[in-house]
Amino acid sequence: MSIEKLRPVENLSQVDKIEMSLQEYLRTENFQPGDSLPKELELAQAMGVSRTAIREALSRFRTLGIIESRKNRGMIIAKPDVFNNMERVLDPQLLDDETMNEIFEMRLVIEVGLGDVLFLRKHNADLGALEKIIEKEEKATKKIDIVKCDIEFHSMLYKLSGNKTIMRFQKMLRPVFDHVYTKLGENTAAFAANIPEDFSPITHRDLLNTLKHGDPEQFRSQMRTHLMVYFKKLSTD
Amino acid sequence: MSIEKLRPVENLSQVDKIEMSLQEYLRTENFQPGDSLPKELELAQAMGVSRTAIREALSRFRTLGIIESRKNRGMIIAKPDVFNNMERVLDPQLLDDETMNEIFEMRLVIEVGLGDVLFLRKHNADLGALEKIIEKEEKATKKIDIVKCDIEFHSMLYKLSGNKTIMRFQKMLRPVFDHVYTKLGENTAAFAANIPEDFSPITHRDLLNTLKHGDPEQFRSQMRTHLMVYFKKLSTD
DNA sequence: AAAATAAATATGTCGTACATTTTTAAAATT
DNA sequence: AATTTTAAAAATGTACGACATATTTATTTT
Repeated sequence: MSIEKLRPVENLSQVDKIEMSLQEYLRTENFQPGDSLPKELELAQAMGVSRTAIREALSRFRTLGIIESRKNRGMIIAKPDVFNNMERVLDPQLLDDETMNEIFEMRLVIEVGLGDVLFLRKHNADLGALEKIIEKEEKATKKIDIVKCDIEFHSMLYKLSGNKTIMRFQKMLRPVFDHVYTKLGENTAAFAANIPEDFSPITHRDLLNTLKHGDPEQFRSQMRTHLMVYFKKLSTD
Repeated sequence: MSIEKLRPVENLSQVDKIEMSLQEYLRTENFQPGDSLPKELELAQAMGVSRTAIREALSRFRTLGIIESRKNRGMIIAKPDVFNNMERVLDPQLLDDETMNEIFEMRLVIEVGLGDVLFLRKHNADLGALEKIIEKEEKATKKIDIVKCDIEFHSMLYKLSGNKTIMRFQKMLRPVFDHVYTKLGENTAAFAANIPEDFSPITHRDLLNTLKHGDPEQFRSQMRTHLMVYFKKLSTD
Protein backbone atom coordinates (compact mmCIF):
# COMPACT_ATOMS: atom_id res chain seq x y z
CA MET A 1 0.00 0.00 0.00
CA SER A 2 1.18 3.49 -0.67
CA ILE A 3 2.21 5.20 2.50
CA GLU A 4 2.19 8.69 1.01
CA LYS A 5 -1.51 9.06 1.55
CA LEU A 6 -1.32 9.50 5.27
CA ARG A 7 1.88 11.40 5.74
CA PRO A 8 0.90 14.86 6.91
CA VAL A 9 -0.77 14.37 10.26
CA GLU A 10 0.64 16.97 12.58
CA ASN A 11 3.06 18.75 10.38
CA LEU A 12 0.32 21.08 9.28
CA SER A 13 0.55 24.79 9.74
CA GLN A 14 -2.41 26.70 11.02
CA VAL A 15 -3.16 27.99 7.56
CA ASP A 16 -3.11 24.44 6.26
CA LYS A 17 -5.80 23.51 8.72
CA ILE A 18 -7.82 26.60 7.94
CA GLU A 19 -7.57 25.77 4.28
CA MET A 20 -8.84 22.25 4.82
CA SER A 21 -11.59 23.47 7.05
CA LEU A 22 -12.66 26.05 4.52
CA GLN A 23 -12.63 23.57 1.68
CA GLU A 24 -14.75 21.21 3.71
CA TYR A 25 -17.11 24.05 4.48
CA LEU A 26 -17.48 25.02 0.85
CA ARG A 27 -18.17 21.44 -0.14
CA THR A 28 -20.66 20.51 2.53
CA GLU A 29 -22.54 23.77 2.18
CA ASN A 30 -22.71 23.06 -1.52
CA PHE A 31 -21.35 26.39 -2.69
CA GLN A 32 -21.78 26.93 -6.39
CA PRO A 33 -20.00 29.22 -8.85
CA GLY A 34 -21.26 32.75 -8.35
CA ASP A 35 -22.19 32.28 -4.70
CA SER A 36 -20.62 34.81 -2.41
CA LEU A 37 -18.51 33.84 0.56
CA PRO A 38 -18.74 35.15 4.09
CA LYS A 39 -16.55 38.17 4.79
CA GLU A 40 -13.00 37.63 5.89
CA LEU A 41 -13.71 38.96 9.35
CA GLU A 42 -16.70 36.68 9.81
CA LEU A 43 -14.62 33.70 8.82
CA ALA A 44 -11.82 34.75 11.11
CA GLN A 45 -14.16 35.15 14.05
CA ALA A 46 -16.03 31.95 13.30
CA MET A 47 -12.80 29.97 13.23
CA GLY A 48 -11.17 31.87 16.04
CA VAL A 49 -8.11 32.91 14.09
CA SER A 50 -6.70 36.12 12.75
CA ARG A 51 -7.75 37.70 9.52
CA THR A 52 -4.18 37.31 8.32
CA ALA A 53 -4.36 33.54 8.43
CA ILE A 54 -7.78 33.49 6.79
CA ARG A 55 -6.49 35.74 4.08
CA GLU A 56 -3.60 33.44 3.33
CA ALA A 57 -5.90 30.45 3.01
CA LEU A 58 -8.21 32.44 0.78
CA SER A 59 -5.23 33.58 -1.22
CA ARG A 60 -4.47 29.96 -2.01
CA PHE A 61 -7.97 29.41 -3.31
CA ARG A 62 -7.68 32.56 -5.35
CA THR A 63 -4.40 31.35 -6.80
CA LEU A 64 -5.98 28.05 -7.71
CA GLY A 65 -8.88 29.85 -9.32
CA ILE A 66 -11.42 28.45 -6.91
CA ILE A 67 -12.58 31.84 -5.72
CA GLU A 68 -12.53 35.33 -7.09
CA SER A 69 -12.47 38.51 -5.08
CA ARG A 70 -13.87 41.82 -6.15
CA LYS A 71 -12.13 44.66 -4.39
CA ASN A 72 -14.18 46.25 -1.64
CA ARG A 73 -17.15 44.07 -2.47
CA GLY A 74 -16.66 40.50 -1.50
CA MET A 75 -15.56 37.14 -2.71
CA ILE A 76 -17.40 34.64 -4.85
CA ILE A 77 -16.92 31.08 -5.95
CA ALA A 78 -15.33 31.14 -9.37
CA LYS A 79 -16.23 29.11 -12.39
CA PRO A 80 -13.29 26.75 -12.38
CA ASP A 81 -10.87 26.90 -15.24
CA VAL A 82 -9.35 23.47 -15.23
CA PHE A 83 -5.89 24.38 -16.32
CA ASN A 84 -5.83 27.75 -14.69
CA ASN A 85 -2.34 28.88 -13.81
CA MET A 86 -0.66 25.75 -15.03
CA GLU A 87 1.30 27.77 -17.54
CA ARG A 88 3.22 29.38 -14.76
CA VAL A 89 4.29 26.06 -13.37
CA LEU A 90 5.29 24.74 -16.74
CA ASP A 91 8.38 26.85 -17.04
CA PRO A 92 10.70 24.96 -19.38
CA GLN A 93 13.58 26.46 -17.43
CA LEU A 94 12.51 24.58 -14.34
CA LEU A 95 11.43 21.28 -15.85
CA ASP A 96 13.85 18.42 -15.87
CA ASP A 97 14.56 16.51 -19.05
CA GLU A 98 12.57 13.48 -18.01
CA THR A 99 9.39 15.46 -17.43
CA MET A 100 9.98 17.33 -20.64
CA ASN A 101 10.24 14.05 -22.52
CA GLU A 102 7.13 12.77 -20.84
CA ILE A 103 5.18 15.86 -21.78
CA PHE A 104 6.30 15.47 -25.34
CA GLU A 105 5.26 11.87 -25.27
CA MET A 106 1.92 12.92 -23.90
CA ARG A 107 1.55 15.21 -26.83
CA LEU A 108 2.06 12.29 -29.17
CA VAL A 109 -0.54 10.30 -27.29
CA ILE A 110 -3.07 13.09 -27.49
CA GLU A 111 -2.56 14.00 -31.11
CA VAL A 112 -2.80 10.39 -32.19
CA GLY A 113 -6.00 9.98 -30.22
CA LEU A 114 -7.29 13.28 -31.51
CA GLY A 115 -8.08 11.64 -34.81
CA ASP A 116 -11.42 10.31 -33.65
CA VAL A 117 -12.67 13.64 -32.42
CA LEU A 118 -11.49 15.38 -35.56
CA PHE A 119 -13.39 12.99 -37.77
CA LEU A 120 -16.51 13.41 -35.68
CA ARG A 121 -16.42 17.17 -35.93
CA LYS A 122 -14.77 17.81 -39.26
CA HIS A 123 -18.03 18.63 -41.04
CA ASN A 124 -18.33 21.83 -39.07
CA ALA A 125 -14.59 22.38 -38.84
CA ASP A 126 -12.61 24.69 -41.04
CA LEU A 127 -10.33 22.40 -42.98
CA GLY A 128 -9.49 25.35 -45.21
CA ALA A 129 -7.53 26.81 -42.35
CA LEU A 130 -5.28 23.78 -42.40
CA GLU A 131 -4.91 24.09 -46.16
CA LYS A 132 -3.76 27.68 -45.85
CA ILE A 133 -1.18 26.84 -43.23
CA ILE A 134 0.19 24.02 -45.35
CA GLU A 135 0.49 26.30 -48.36
CA LYS A 136 2.36 28.83 -46.33
CA GLU A 137 4.62 26.11 -45.02
CA GLU A 138 5.35 24.75 -48.47
CA LYS A 139 6.37 28.19 -49.64
CA ALA A 140 8.56 28.87 -46.62
CA THR A 141 12.30 28.48 -46.93
CA LYS A 142 13.76 29.65 -43.66
CA LYS A 143 13.77 27.08 -40.92
CA ILE A 144 12.20 29.40 -38.41
CA ASP A 145 9.22 29.95 -40.68
CA ILE A 146 8.79 26.24 -41.21
CA VAL A 147 8.84 25.65 -37.48
CA LYS A 148 6.26 28.38 -37.04
CA CYS A 149 3.98 26.76 -39.58
CA ASP A 150 4.46 23.43 -37.91
CA ILE A 151 3.33 24.84 -34.60
CA GLU A 152 0.43 26.58 -36.29
CA PHE A 153 -0.71 23.41 -38.00
CA HIS A 154 -0.76 21.33 -34.87
CA SER A 155 -2.38 24.10 -32.87
CA MET A 156 -5.09 24.26 -35.48
CA LEU A 157 -5.77 20.57 -35.08
CA TYR A 158 -6.49 21.12 -31.42
CA LYS A 159 -8.75 23.99 -32.32
CA LEU A 160 -10.65 21.91 -34.85
CA SER A 161 -11.24 19.26 -32.23
CA GLY A 162 -13.86 21.60 -30.87
CA ASN A 163 -12.91 20.53 -27.37
CA LYS A 164 -12.07 23.64 -25.42
CA THR A 165 -10.51 21.68 -22.58
CA ILE A 166 -8.14 19.89 -24.92
CA MET A 167 -7.39 23.20 -26.54
CA ARG A 168 -6.58 24.76 -23.21
CA PHE A 169 -4.34 21.86 -22.45
CA GLN A 170 -2.34 22.35 -25.60
CA LYS A 171 -2.08 26.07 -24.99
CA MET A 172 -0.68 25.26 -21.60
CA LEU A 173 1.95 22.92 -22.96
CA ARG A 174 3.00 25.10 -25.85
CA PRO A 175 5.84 26.85 -24.07
CA VAL A 176 7.35 23.43 -23.47
CA PHE A 177 6.95 22.44 -27.10
CA ASP A 178 8.36 25.73 -28.31
CA HIS A 179 11.32 25.30 -26.04
CA VAL A 180 12.04 21.83 -27.33
CA TYR A 181 11.57 22.97 -30.90
CA THR A 182 14.10 25.73 -30.58
CA LYS A 183 16.48 23.39 -28.85
CA LEU A 184 16.01 20.92 -31.67
CA GLY A 185 16.45 23.71 -34.17
CA GLU A 186 19.93 24.28 -32.88
CA ASN A 187 20.84 20.70 -33.41
CA THR A 188 19.20 19.03 -36.34
CA ALA A 189 21.47 16.05 -36.10
CA ALA A 190 19.90 14.86 -32.87
CA PHE A 191 16.61 15.92 -34.33
CA ALA A 192 16.78 13.49 -37.18
CA ALA A 193 18.62 10.78 -35.31
CA ASN A 194 17.29 7.31 -34.77
CA ILE A 195 15.08 7.42 -37.80
CA PRO A 196 15.24 4.16 -39.73
CA GLU A 197 16.69 4.19 -43.24
CA ASP A 198 13.49 3.10 -44.90
CA PHE A 199 11.42 5.66 -43.06
CA SER A 200 9.01 7.62 -45.21
CA PRO A 201 7.80 10.68 -43.38
CA ILE A 202 4.20 11.81 -43.28
CA THR A 203 3.67 15.43 -44.19
CA HIS A 204 1.02 17.80 -42.98
CA ARG A 205 -0.55 17.53 -46.39
CA ASP A 206 -0.79 13.79 -46.04
CA LEU A 207 -2.60 14.28 -42.76
CA LEU A 208 -5.01 16.77 -44.27
CA ASN A 209 -5.76 14.46 -47.17
CA THR A 210 -6.49 11.64 -44.79
CA LEU A 211 -8.68 13.95 -42.77
CA LYS A 212 -10.58 14.75 -45.94
CA HIS A 213 -10.86 11.37 -47.59
CA GLY A 214 -9.53 8.78 -45.18
CA ASP A 215 -10.69 7.29 -41.92
CA PRO A 216 -9.77 7.75 -38.26
CA GLU A 217 -7.67 4.63 -38.09
CA GLN A 218 -5.51 5.76 -40.97
CA PHE A 219 -5.20 9.19 -39.46
CA ARG A 220 -4.07 7.84 -36.10
CA SER A 221 -1.46 5.70 -37.76
CA GLN A 222 -0.16 8.52 -39.91
CA MET A 223 -0.06 10.95 -37.04
CA ARG A 224 1.95 8.40 -35.10
CA THR A 225 4.46 8.22 -37.93
CA HIS A 226 4.45 11.95 -38.43
CA LEU A 227 5.33 12.68 -34.82
CA MET A 228 7.81 9.85 -34.51
CA VAL A 229 10.60 11.99 -35.90
CA TYR A 230 10.62 13.99 -32.70
CA PHE A 231 11.18 10.99 -30.53
CA LYS A 232 14.53 9.51 -30.03
CA LYS A 233 13.10 8.47 -26.71
CA LEU A 234 10.14 6.50 -27.95
CA SER A 235 12.11 4.30 -30.26
CA THR A 236 14.76 3.33 -27.77
CA ASP A 237 13.48 2.59 -24.31
CA MET B 1 -6.82 39.20 -33.25
CA SER B 2 -7.76 38.20 -29.78
CA ILE B 3 -8.01 41.18 -27.52
CA GLU B 4 -7.88 39.20 -24.31
CA LYS B 5 -4.11 39.11 -24.36
CA LEU B 6 -3.63 42.69 -23.36
CA ARG B 7 -6.53 43.29 -21.06
CA PRO B 8 -5.04 43.84 -17.62
CA VAL B 9 -2.95 46.94 -17.86
CA GLU B 10 -3.82 49.02 -14.85
CA ASN B 11 -6.30 46.80 -13.11
CA LEU B 12 -3.47 45.07 -11.34
CA SER B 13 -3.19 45.02 -7.60
CA GLN B 14 0.11 45.69 -5.98
CA VAL B 15 0.55 42.02 -5.23
CA ASP B 16 -0.07 41.24 -8.88
CA LYS B 17 2.77 43.52 -9.83
CA ILE B 18 5.02 42.09 -7.16
CA GLU B 19 4.25 38.62 -8.42
CA MET B 20 5.15 39.52 -11.98
CA SER B 21 8.27 41.26 -10.84
CA LEU B 22 9.32 38.30 -8.77
CA GLN B 23 8.67 35.85 -11.56
CA GLU B 24 10.73 37.97 -13.90
CA TYR B 25 13.49 38.08 -11.32
CA LEU B 26 13.53 34.34 -10.87
CA ARG B 27 13.66 33.80 -14.61
CA THR B 28 16.34 36.31 -15.51
CA GLU B 29 18.52 35.32 -12.58
CA ASN B 30 18.15 31.76 -13.78
CA PHE B 31 17.06 30.29 -10.47
CA GLN B 32 17.09 26.51 -10.46
CA PRO B 33 15.30 23.96 -8.28
CA GLY B 34 17.02 23.82 -4.93
CA ASP B 35 18.32 27.40 -5.05
CA SER B 36 17.34 29.45 -2.05
CA LEU B 37 15.50 32.73 -2.36
CA PRO B 38 16.32 35.99 -0.64
CA LYS B 39 14.58 36.48 2.69
CA GLU B 40 11.17 38.02 2.76
CA LEU B 41 12.42 41.18 4.40
CA GLU B 42 15.16 41.63 1.85
CA LEU B 43 12.66 41.28 -0.95
CA ALA B 44 10.29 43.70 0.74
CA GLN B 45 13.01 46.29 1.18
CA ALA B 46 14.40 45.78 -2.31
CA MET B 47 10.98 46.33 -3.85
CA GLY B 48 9.91 49.00 -1.44
CA VAL B 49 6.77 47.26 -0.24
CA SER B 50 5.63 45.66 2.95
CA ARG B 51 6.44 42.13 3.96
CA THR B 52 2.72 41.36 3.89
CA ALA B 53 2.49 42.00 0.17
CA ILE B 54 5.65 40.04 -0.52
CA ARG B 55 4.31 37.18 1.52
CA GLU B 56 1.11 37.07 -0.46
CA ALA B 57 2.99 36.93 -3.74
CA LEU B 58 5.24 34.21 -2.36
CA SER B 59 2.19 32.41 -1.10
CA ARG B 60 0.92 32.20 -4.65
CA PHE B 61 4.16 30.64 -5.81
CA ARG B 62 3.97 28.21 -2.94
CA THR B 63 0.42 27.29 -3.87
CA LEU B 64 1.50 26.71 -7.43
CA GLY B 65 4.36 24.56 -6.24
CA ILE B 66 7.01 26.85 -7.67
CA ILE B 67 8.68 27.44 -4.33
CA GLU B 68 8.88 25.59 -1.05
CA SER B 69 9.40 27.16 2.32
CA ARG B 70 11.04 25.50 5.28
CA LYS B 71 9.81 27.01 8.48
CA ASN B 72 12.35 29.28 10.16
CA ARG B 73 14.92 28.50 7.53
CA GLY B 74 14.17 29.97 4.19
CA MET B 75 12.58 29.35 0.86
CA ILE B 76 13.86 27.41 -2.09
CA ILE B 77 12.84 26.87 -5.67
CA ALA B 78 10.87 23.65 -5.85
CA LYS B 79 11.13 20.90 -8.38
CA PRO B 80 7.91 21.59 -10.20
CA ASP B 81 5.19 19.00 -10.14
CA VAL B 82 3.31 19.75 -13.30
CA PHE B 83 -0.15 18.92 -12.07
CA ASN B 84 0.40 19.99 -8.52
CA ASN B 85 -2.77 20.99 -6.75
CA MET B 86 -4.91 20.58 -9.80
CA GLU B 87 -7.02 18.01 -8.04
CA ARG B 88 -8.45 20.65 -5.83
CA VAL B 89 -9.62 22.68 -8.77
CA LEU B 90 -11.18 19.68 -10.43
CA ASP B 91 -14.06 19.41 -8.02
CA PRO B 92 -16.82 17.64 -9.93
CA GLN B 93 -19.27 19.61 -7.86
CA LEU B 94 -18.04 22.81 -9.44
CA LEU B 95 -17.52 21.69 -13.01
CA ASP B 96 -20.23 22.36 -15.54
CA ASP B 97 -21.55 19.59 -17.75
CA GLU B 98 -19.79 20.82 -20.84
CA THR B 99 -16.37 20.75 -19.22
CA MET B 100 -17.14 17.38 -17.71
CA ASN B 101 -17.98 16.03 -21.14
CA GLU B 102 -14.85 17.53 -22.57
CA ILE B 103 -12.71 15.96 -19.90
CA PHE B 104 -14.28 12.62 -20.56
CA GLU B 105 -13.66 13.08 -24.24
CA MET B 106 -10.06 13.91 -23.46
CA ARG B 107 -9.82 10.67 -21.59
CA LEU B 108 -10.94 8.83 -24.70
CA VAL B 109 -8.36 10.65 -26.76
CA ILE B 110 -5.58 9.81 -24.34
CA GLU B 111 -6.44 6.18 -23.82
CA VAL B 112 -6.73 5.58 -27.53
CA GLY B 113 -3.38 7.23 -28.09
CA LEU B 114 -1.90 5.37 -25.16
CA GLY B 115 -1.72 2.25 -27.29
CA ASP B 116 1.57 3.20 -28.86
CA VAL B 117 3.32 3.82 -25.60
CA LEU B 118 1.93 0.62 -24.12
CA PHE B 119 3.29 -1.44 -26.96
CA LEU B 120 6.66 0.21 -26.70
CA ARG B 121 6.95 -0.54 -23.01
CA LYS B 122 4.97 -3.71 -22.57
CA HIS B 123 8.03 -5.92 -22.37
CA ASN B 124 8.95 -4.45 -19.04
CA ALA B 125 5.35 -3.91 -17.99
CA ASP B 126 3.37 -6.14 -15.74
CA LEU B 127 0.63 -7.50 -17.94
CA GLY B 128 -0.15 -10.01 -15.21
CA ALA B 129 -1.57 -7.17 -13.16
CA LEU B 130 -4.10 -6.56 -15.87
CA GLU B 131 -4.92 -10.27 -15.98
CA LYS B 132 -5.62 -10.30 -12.27
CA ILE B 133 -7.94 -7.33 -12.46
CA ILE B 134 -9.85 -8.89 -15.30
CA GLU B 135 -10.28 -12.15 -13.41
CA LYS B 136 -11.60 -10.26 -10.43
CA GLU B 137 -13.95 -8.36 -12.69
CA GLU B 138 -15.26 -11.51 -14.35
CA LYS B 139 -16.05 -12.99 -10.98
CA ALA B 140 -17.75 -9.87 -9.68
CA THR B 141 -21.51 -9.71 -9.62
CA LYS B 142 -22.40 -6.49 -7.90
CA LYS B 143 -22.33 -3.47 -10.12
CA ILE B 144 -20.23 -1.47 -7.71
CA ASP B 145 -17.52 -4.11 -7.81
CA ILE B 146 -17.56 -4.17 -11.56
CA VAL B 147 -17.22 -0.42 -11.70
CA LYS B 148 -14.33 -0.63 -9.28
CA CYS B 149 -12.56 -3.17 -11.46
CA ASP B 150 -13.19 -1.04 -14.48
CA ILE B 151 -11.52 1.92 -12.84
CA GLU B 152 -8.67 -0.28 -11.68
CA PHE B 153 -8.11 -1.68 -15.14
CA HIS B 154 -7.90 1.67 -16.82
CA SER B 155 -5.76 3.12 -14.06
CA MET B 156 -3.38 0.21 -14.54
CA LEU B 157 -3.06 1.04 -18.21
CA TYR B 158 -1.83 4.49 -17.33
CA LYS B 159 0.58 2.97 -14.90
CA LEU B 160 1.91 0.54 -17.48
CA SER B 161 2.53 3.42 -19.85
CA GLY B 162 5.55 4.15 -17.72
CA ASN B 163 4.95 7.84 -18.22
CA LYS B 164 4.70 9.45 -14.83
CA THR B 165 3.31 12.67 -16.18
CA ILE B 166 0.49 10.89 -17.95
CA MET B 167 -0.10 8.91 -14.79
CA ARG B 168 -0.31 12.09 -12.74
CA PHE B 169 -2.74 13.48 -15.24
CA GLN B 170 -5.03 10.53 -14.88
CA LYS B 171 -4.83 10.68 -11.12
CA MET B 172 -5.88 14.27 -11.32
CA LEU B 173 -8.88 13.52 -13.48
CA ARG B 174 -10.03 10.48 -11.57
CA PRO B 175 -12.45 12.29 -9.28
CA VAL B 176 -14.22 13.50 -12.38
CA PHE B 177 -14.37 10.02 -13.84
CA ASP B 178 -15.56 8.53 -10.60
CA HIS B 179 -18.26 11.13 -10.38
CA VAL B 180 -19.50 10.41 -13.86
CA TYR B 181 -19.34 6.69 -13.22
CA THR B 182 -21.51 6.88 -10.15
CA LYS B 183 -23.91 9.16 -11.94
CA LEU B 184 -24.07 6.66 -14.78
CA GLY B 185 -24.46 3.86 -12.30
CA GLU B 186 -27.68 5.38 -11.07
CA ASN B 187 -29.09 5.40 -14.52
CA THR B 188 -28.02 2.53 -16.70
CA ALA B 189 -30.57 3.41 -19.31
CA ALA B 190 -28.75 6.58 -20.28
CA PHE B 191 -25.57 4.65 -19.86
CA ALA B 192 -26.38 2.18 -22.58
CA ALA B 193 -28.31 4.54 -24.78
CA ASN B 194 -27.30 5.47 -28.28
CA ILE B 195 -25.45 2.25 -28.84
CA PRO B 196 -26.22 0.79 -32.26
CA GLU B 197 -28.06 -2.53 -32.46
CA ASP B 198 -25.23 -4.35 -34.16
CA PHE B 199 -22.69 -3.04 -31.71
CA SER B 200 -20.32 -5.65 -30.35
CA PRO B 201 -18.57 -4.34 -27.28
CA ILE B 202 -14.88 -4.78 -26.61
CA THR B 203 -14.08 -6.22 -23.22
CA HIS B 204 -11.07 -5.64 -21.08
CA ARG B 205 -9.97 -9.14 -21.94
CA ASP B 206 -10.09 -8.30 -25.61
CA LEU B 207 -7.85 -5.35 -24.94
CA LEU B 208 -5.41 -7.43 -22.99
CA ASN B 209 -5.27 -10.06 -25.71
CA THR B 210 -4.55 -7.40 -28.27
CA LEU B 211 -1.89 -5.98 -26.03
CA LYS B 212 -0.32 -9.42 -25.85
CA HIS B 213 -0.63 -10.60 -29.42
CA GLY B 214 -1.93 -7.72 -31.51
CA ASP B 215 -0.53 -4.44 -32.72
CA PRO B 216 -0.92 -0.80 -31.73
CA GLU B 217 -3.30 0.01 -34.52
CA GLN B 218 -5.67 -2.75 -33.50
CA PHE B 219 -5.42 -1.67 -29.88
CA ARG B 220 -6.26 1.93 -30.66
CA SER B 221 -9.26 0.88 -32.65
CA GLN B 222 -10.51 -1.47 -29.97
CA MET B 223 -9.99 1.04 -27.21
CA ARG B 224 -12.01 3.50 -29.24
CA THR B 225 -14.86 1.02 -29.45
CA HIS B 226 -14.50 0.02 -25.83
CA LEU B 227 -14.85 3.57 -24.57
CA MET B 228 -17.56 4.50 -27.01
CA VAL B 229 -20.27 3.14 -24.75
CA TYR B 230 -19.67 6.00 -22.37
CA PHE B 231 -20.27 8.61 -24.99
CA LYS B 232 -23.69 9.60 -26.03
CA LYS B 233 -22.04 12.88 -26.78
CA LEU B 234 -19.48 11.63 -29.23
CA SER B 235 -21.95 9.84 -31.41
CA THR B 236 -24.36 12.74 -31.75
CA ASP B 237 -22.76 16.11 -32.24
C1' DA C 1 -39.99 61.55 -5.74
C1' DA C 2 -35.42 62.28 -7.33
C1' DA C 3 -30.90 63.77 -6.50
C1' DA C 4 -27.15 64.70 -3.57
C1' DT C 5 -24.73 63.64 0.49
C1' DA C 6 -23.12 60.89 4.28
C1' DA C 7 -22.24 56.59 6.59
C1' DA C 8 -21.22 51.83 6.62
C1' DT C 9 -18.80 48.06 4.38
C1' DA C 10 -15.04 44.83 2.58
C1' DT C 11 -10.94 44.02 0.57
C1' DG C 12 -6.05 45.66 -0.10
C1' DT C 13 -1.96 47.33 1.98
C1' DC C 14 1.10 48.53 5.73
C1' DG C 15 3.71 48.27 10.12
C1' DT C 16 4.81 46.16 14.21
C1' DA C 17 5.21 42.54 17.45
C1' DC C 18 6.02 38.01 19.03
C1' DA C 19 6.43 32.70 18.75
C1' DT C 20 9.13 29.01 17.30
C1' DT C 21 12.78 26.56 15.60
C1' DT C 22 17.04 26.34 13.19
C1' DT C 23 21.56 28.09 12.67
C1' DT C 24 25.45 30.49 14.32
C1' DA C 25 28.33 32.37 17.82
C1' DA C 26 30.06 32.53 22.33
C1' DA C 27 31.12 30.66 26.75
C1' DA C 28 32.14 27.09 29.88
C1' DT C 29 33.88 22.69 31.15
C1' DT C 30 36.90 18.86 31.11
C1' DA D 1 42.86 22.56 23.05
C1' DA D 2 38.74 20.19 22.00
C1' DT D 3 34.14 19.24 23.12
C1' DT D 4 29.98 20.31 25.20
C1' DT D 5 26.72 23.71 26.87
C1' DT D 6 24.61 27.93 26.60
C1' DA D 7 23.22 32.12 24.51
C1' DA D 8 22.19 35.03 20.56
C1' DA D 9 20.73 35.77 15.89
C1' DA D 10 17.89 34.65 12.04
C1' DA D 11 13.65 33.52 9.25
C1' DT D 12 9.13 32.14 8.64
C1' DG D 13 4.43 31.77 10.80
C1' DT D 14 0.84 34.06 13.20
C1' DA D 15 -1.57 37.93 15.18
C1' DC D 16 -3.49 42.60 15.81
C1' DG D 17 -4.50 47.17 14.60
C1' DA D 18 -4.88 50.86 11.31
C1' DC D 19 -5.86 53.17 7.17
C1' DA D 20 -6.95 53.57 1.94
C1' DT D 21 -10.24 53.05 -1.45
C1' DA D 22 -14.16 52.03 -3.79
C1' DT D 23 -18.77 50.11 -3.38
C1' DT D 24 -23.11 49.76 -1.30
C1' DT D 25 -26.61 51.39 1.69
C1' DA D 26 -28.86 54.92 4.37
C1' DT D 27 -29.93 59.58 5.09
C1' DT D 28 -30.77 64.15 3.99
C1' DT D 29 -31.82 67.84 0.90
C1' DT D 30 -34.09 69.98 -2.91
